[in-house]
Formats: sequence, C-alpha cells, structure tokens
Amino acid sequence: MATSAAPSGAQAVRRALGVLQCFRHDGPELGVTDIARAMALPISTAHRLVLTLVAAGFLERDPATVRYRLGTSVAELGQLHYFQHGLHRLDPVLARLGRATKASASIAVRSGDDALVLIGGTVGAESSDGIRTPLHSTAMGKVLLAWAPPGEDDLDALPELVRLTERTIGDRDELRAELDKVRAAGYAVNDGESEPGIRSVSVPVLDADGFSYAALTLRATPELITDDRVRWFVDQALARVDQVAALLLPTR
Amino acid sequence: MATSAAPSGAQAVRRALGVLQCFRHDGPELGVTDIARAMALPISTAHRLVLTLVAAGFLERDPATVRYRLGTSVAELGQLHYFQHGLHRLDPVLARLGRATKASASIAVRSGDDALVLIGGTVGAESSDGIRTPLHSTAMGKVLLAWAPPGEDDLDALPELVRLTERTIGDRDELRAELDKVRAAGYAVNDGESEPGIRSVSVPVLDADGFSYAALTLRATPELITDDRVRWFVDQALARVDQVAALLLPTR
DNA sequence: CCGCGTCTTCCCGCATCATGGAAACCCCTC
DNA sequence: GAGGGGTTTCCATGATGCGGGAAGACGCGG
Repeated sequence: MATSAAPSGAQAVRRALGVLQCFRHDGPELGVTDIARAMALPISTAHRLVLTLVAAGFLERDPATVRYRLGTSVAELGQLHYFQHGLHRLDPVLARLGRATKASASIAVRSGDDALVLIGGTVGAESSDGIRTPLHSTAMGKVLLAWAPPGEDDLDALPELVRLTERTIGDRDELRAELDKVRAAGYAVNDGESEPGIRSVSVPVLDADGFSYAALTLRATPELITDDRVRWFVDQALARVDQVAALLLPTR
Repeated sequence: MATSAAPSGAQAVRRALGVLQCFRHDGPELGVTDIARAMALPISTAHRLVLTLVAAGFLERDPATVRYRLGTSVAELGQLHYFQHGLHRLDPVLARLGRATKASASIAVRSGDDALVLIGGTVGAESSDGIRTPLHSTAMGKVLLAWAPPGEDDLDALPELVRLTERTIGDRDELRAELDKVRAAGYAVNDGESEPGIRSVSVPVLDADGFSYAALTLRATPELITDDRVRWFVDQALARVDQVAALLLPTR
C-alpha cells in the first residue's frame, strides 16, 4: 500500500480491518463467503473475524438475510471523527460557498491512494460524502498530489492511473507535468477527466509546512464553469480557504 | 448480547477494536501510553496495535504532538454506515419534525448497553450525533428497553443504573415498573432524569416483529413540553414514526 | 420427497504469530 | 547534564489465531 511499510506482524488485526474495508466497494450487505472471497481468506477464518467484529459492534447481522452490515460502533466512530476534525464547523462554510457559486463545494483529504470526500457535494439531494476518487483524475486529487508532504509525493508509488475517460491522464510523466502546472497556478482543474460533462476546480488547504492537508473543490458543469470564469471560481474558493484552514483541526 | 459471548479467541482483534473505542470517552487525541493505560495493556503491545491501525488508515498521527486521532478510514466507514442504513433520508424528516415542534428531534438505536444517537439533536448549532447515553435514564433508552428483542431485554444484564440526577431511576424493579408503564402508554418520557431542566418524549420505531429497532425522540425544556402538552408532542412523533420506519433500512 | 449445491457454523491439532519485558531513544524541563 | 516523560525497536517464548474439514441449515429442482 501507499502507507508504506505495513508492520510485519499483526495479520489478525490487519485482516479484521480489511473485512471492514470490504464494505467500501460492494453492496450494502455481505455474507461470510462474500467476505472470504473478497479477501481470499478461508471461510472459517473470515467467519471468526466476523464474529469478533459483531461482538464489538463494528458489524451487525441482518436477522432476515443472514448477512452482515456495518454496525453502530462504526457510526459512532465516524461521528467522533467528524467532530474531532472540526468538520461540523465547515458545513455552513461549504454551504455558503455552494450557494454563492451555484456549484457543489466539498472538502477532501488523501486516504491511502485515493482522495476521500469528507464533506460536501450537496448539490442536488445527493451527498458524495465518503466517496473515494482516484488521485490522478480529479481536481482534488491533483491538488493533494501537487502539495503532498514528503513520503506521499512519489508518483511511481501510485497504483495505476486508470483512464476513466478519453481525457484522463494515463501517463506518469504527463501527470508530473500537470502537477507542475498546478503548483505554478495555485489551483487544479479537472475537465471531464473523471466523468464526461463535469468540470471542477480545486485549491489546496495548506498546513503550517506548506503541504496540502486537504483540498477545497468546486464542481459543476462546463456550462456553469466556463473557460473564462474558471478564474472566478478559483478566487471564490481561495477567498474561503483560509477560513477552512482555520476551522479544520484547530483542535488544540 | 450486551456483548455477551465474546468468541473465545481473537484477542488481538478485540484489543485493536478496543483501542479505537478508546477515542469514545476521552479528548480528541491520545498518545500510545494513554491508550495503554486506558486498556491496561503493556505499552509495547499498545504501540504495535496503533501502528497497525495507522497503516490501515483507522488512526492517524498528528505530526506535531506525537499523538493519535481517528483516521480517514473511520470517516469513510461512518459515511457508509450512514447511507447503508438510509439515515440520509431521515435528515429532512427530522428537521421538519423539529421545526414543527420547536423541539430537537433525534433517532437513536441501541448499541451495547447504551443508546446511541444516530442523527438529530440539531437544536442550536450543537449536534448530539454519535453521543452515547444510558438506557435507564433517557426517554429513548426506556423505549429501546421496553420493546427490546429477546436476548436484549434482561434488565439484570445492564451494568449499573447510575443516578445522574435526583430523579434518575436507580433501582431495577422501579425501572421494570416504569417500562411497564411505557409499554402501556406507547411512549416514554424523561423528565430531568438525565439532566435537570430537560424533558423529552420518545416513541419506538418497531420492526416487523414488534421489537424496537430505534427510538424517535423529541427533546426540549419543560417550558416547551408542558405537562398538558406532552401528549401533543407524542402525537407529533407518532405521526412521523411510520415514515421513519419506512425510510430506515429499506435496503433490500 | 429426496438429493444436491450453497450457505453458515463449529471443532481441533499444529505452527505461526502476537506477546510483553527490557533496553535504546528522543525531547523537553529543571 | 542528569532526570523524567514519552515513543520506538528488538527478540525469545508459548499462547493464540489458523484453516482444513465435517456438520448443520436452507432452498431449489427433478
């Protein structure tokens, strides 16, 4: 994984956490065998892990279908994370920014080899919270890469550069060049590189050392974010980014 | 359960999950030794667990203070839980109920030996999401107990019945009598039993078998929920409870 | 109605893996 | 520069998780 050296031992724990992560990709509920398959584990092992996770409240079994879903402990920790990181204070800021620009404003951080949307995306009724998106094919991902702290800035460590659309950057050198441009400009644009007909601009939320802690992103259609208005959207984002930085994690 | 039969083995996993749960009670960030102390674990063991959790993204270390806080994986799973359980569809319902009653509307489920607020409580700017509250001293707790499914209905299995205020029910027989009244009335009231000057009413969200899957609660001051208006608040809650039940977990 | 495939659950002997004591280390403070 | 708080690393030991396999539980179709 990107997260470099996994501590050699601790495989039981790693596997248990992996079981939880299984619930990322697939549908809402999983059976023991689904999990075993997904993790290439013997069924009995998967079953034991699941039992332990259920006992701790991290999974719960649907009595009807005998399958499992995420449990209340997960919800609790999620909420706690939300407050620990001061995200509740950002909600109104993003909402205001969204109203002012008519675009969808969101905050994302790096999580492993993806960008993870922590809040935002509330344009229609759909929220895209908790969505993982690739780093190489999104504006937020480019921002996170462009100002990545040392150790996370190695593009060769990235898994794939999957081409999601015709415009997706699929080559590492090309990506390197793009990131240079992003650094020079101070913002990143994604023009249909992850999804046709979607354009977004993203600016970095920098920490004290000048590394990107998060990315503040505005997302809409090219009809709204026209070529000559890109700069305006960037400025709107930049106008709030200090406030965002101040509210993110002022926990001490 | 009340976490009853923990599968005999699996102590590594149990401990790792326990480390995560540490972040419930205390302040936002914990050091390795804090965790070791909290769990009565040798420091080296705690350290190894933390390392594994960090590698999986469940914890992250603050580079400045060398302490740890909940990581992005936790946020992601929390969001996933939120959607898996259809909670996003409940938000507007609760907001409407809150506006109509001027009280704070919330949804809670049982989690272990506590009631856990999943959404709601947005009266001022404060949200009480993710808050654990005792079962015996809250309206939602009484509801969850009164219609508890078999296996979770044993009051003697509850830990303590701590008296939080003068009015808190501290005796199991007294609680049994109260639950009988709750069942007969179809709703529960908490009149300053968890916190002086706070009154709340709660109605059960029943599943197909007639057991409480969740509790829908309205919370305010006694000035708002006066004695002769309790029934009105109950009716307001009951008027929405079917909708809530329909939106909760229609996942199949 | 019975046999078959697919699921979950349980059991148990073996070797692997987590364990935790101890020591090195790092950084502040006094 | 000694002292105390914390973190990190190492390593021999045996407890502990491992996973093959067998036993239930269901649902389906012949």
